[in-house]
Amino acid sequence: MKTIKQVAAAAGVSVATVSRYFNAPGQLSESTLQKVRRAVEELDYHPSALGRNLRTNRTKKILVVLPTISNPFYSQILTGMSDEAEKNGYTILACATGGDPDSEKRRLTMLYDQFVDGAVFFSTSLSKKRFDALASQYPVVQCCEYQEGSVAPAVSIDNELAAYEAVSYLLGLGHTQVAMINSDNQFESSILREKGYRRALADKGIPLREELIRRGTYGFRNGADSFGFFRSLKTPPTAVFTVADSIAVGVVRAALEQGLTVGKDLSVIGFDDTSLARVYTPGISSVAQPRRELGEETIRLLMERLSGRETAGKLVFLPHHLVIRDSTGNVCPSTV
Amino acid sequence: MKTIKQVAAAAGVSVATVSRYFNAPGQLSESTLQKVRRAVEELDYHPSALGRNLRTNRTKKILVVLPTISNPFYSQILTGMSDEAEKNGYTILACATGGDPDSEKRRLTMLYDQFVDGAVFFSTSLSKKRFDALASQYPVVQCCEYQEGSVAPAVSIDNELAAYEAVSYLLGLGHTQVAMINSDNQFESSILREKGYRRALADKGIPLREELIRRGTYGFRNGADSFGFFRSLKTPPTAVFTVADSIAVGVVRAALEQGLTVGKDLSVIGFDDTSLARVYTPGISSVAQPRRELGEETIRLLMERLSGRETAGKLVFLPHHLVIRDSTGNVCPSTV
DNA sequence: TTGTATGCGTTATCAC
DNA sequence: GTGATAACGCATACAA
Repeated sequence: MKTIKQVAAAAGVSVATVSRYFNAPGQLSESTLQKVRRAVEELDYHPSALGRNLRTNRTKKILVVLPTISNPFYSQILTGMSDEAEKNGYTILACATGGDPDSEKRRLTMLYDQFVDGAVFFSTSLSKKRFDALASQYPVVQCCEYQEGSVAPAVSIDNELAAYEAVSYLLGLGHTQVAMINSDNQFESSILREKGYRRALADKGIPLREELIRRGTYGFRNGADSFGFFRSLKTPPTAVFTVADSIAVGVVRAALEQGLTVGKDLSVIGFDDTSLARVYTPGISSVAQPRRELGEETIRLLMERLSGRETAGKLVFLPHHLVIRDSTGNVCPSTV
Repeated sequence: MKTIKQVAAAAGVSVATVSRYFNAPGQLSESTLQKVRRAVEELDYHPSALGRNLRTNRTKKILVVLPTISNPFYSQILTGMSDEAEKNGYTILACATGGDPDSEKRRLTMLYDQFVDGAVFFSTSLSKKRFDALASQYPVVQCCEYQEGSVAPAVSIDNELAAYEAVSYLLGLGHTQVAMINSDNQFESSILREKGYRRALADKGIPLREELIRRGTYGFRNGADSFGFFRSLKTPPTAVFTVADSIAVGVVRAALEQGLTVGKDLSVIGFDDTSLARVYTPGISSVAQPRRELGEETIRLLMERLSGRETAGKLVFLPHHLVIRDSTGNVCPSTV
């Protein structure tokens, strides 16, 4: 590896001048500029991040901690984050935890030991208290999830309203028996979406049936199993709202296997509007989040925080919308 | 931020001793250990990666450059990589390029400036020559793809054989008109898979129809469009082999929309055995790659290289297998 | 416009 | 078993 010293020697200038060549070229004379340029190219010199980071006390890197990389939902969010970060000279580094709390904790050391300047979290396995402590010491922003009353700033959609609108849409189609398949975690989004579901029913004066609320993983298995349970009821639901497209696919697939026509015998709405919902047959209606913007806004918030401005507890809500496809339709007379 | 100096002062020892507390605790006496432990905890001290990395000239981080994060195919590979890396004290950092060559080049600076100790590439937009130059200077390994005759070591399945087997399977079902939808990139995998397709036909003495080979993106759109084209032929294919599940889904969806029964009127085999192929209705047959093992083996190779052993040009092939689901069946009499 | 000199936080070498 | 100190590569304050 070449060092700044070798370049300086080769160019016949001081190390300070070589440093300026990279950090303040405007200060150098044209002739010096050329001398250094030649030496840099000849030696194929690249300033070491190790020395620079120590000296400047920053790395210009941002860590993004995700539960899993496999959800296509995250892809565009990361693109938005990456674009916004690059505008500010930062680079995004992604780490998947696989939902494992230990793995998440190990990733945190990158924040502790200053290997990165800040971090973005989606869901976290950290307790509210611990996450709060983290956020009060390190530049941390949350995306798509947030802890009520936390000092950590966050960017999200209005999950309660989104669920309310999705369920209301189903009710508007004439459905009276609308089920919900939620996640069994304690994420704020899960809680809020269930709240929205309950409020939608209440607003239409439809009695809540607790057995129509199922909780499980984000896997499509959960959808299939829940559907099986629903069919075992004396009055099965004619519509299902799920908190993830993958769950919705499970429901749809199970329904198709039972010979039902989805969009007629059964209506289904998923969440996140992933490619899965778009390409499935039938196409699955879903609640779309502004992914790219969520990512961009999250990084903007982090940049604010990094530049010293006060962002404690700041919450940014972005608009969602319902995408209607083939999996939703008027309540079918035969099932009423 | 606390420094080692502050901890040393608080504990009443030298900085060297504090350093030993973290790096060689065995050398310290029990009483010193306790003193330092107390100080570390009291100050909530975390050794700075900035200082350590400069001093040791390594970061114990590995960069993984992926085209996109949205393909669930990568998820398990990354898990395998992460597990194997952690065994060796390394951390995996993922960066998506979105297939953008400029983005990929910007990521390379992390390698050049030693922000990471090594890197893993999947496909790359770098020319063979440039990638070779990179690999000869930096610890780089390729996963799932490789450049014929490159110094960069690589881990992959035998793509030619995998395609050969998939197509042979279709031929074995009685199909004689078997199409292939390939990617339009110049990746080795695309070339090899097409080779396997051609060899399978040749082995069965079936004449090759060039119009049955389509090339496009990995998107499901490509599948749908290609299917449309196939239907416009005087003798459309009765089976299609695609180099990605997403493409296969496009084919299946378009076929369903035309009223065809997939698995009967049309057989389809995808590639990568992603969750998409598993959850689609009908389930889509696919060529499965040993994802976790691909990831693990890739990191093993990189570790070898990092520990100074010679790995130039080393190629590791892992076994694949064909997963049969509902999208493949005997050739349908009505379509012969 | 350019050079000299210092220090960032750590590890490692060499004493003791 | 422990301490003093040099060195890692760079950016920057200060001098010239």
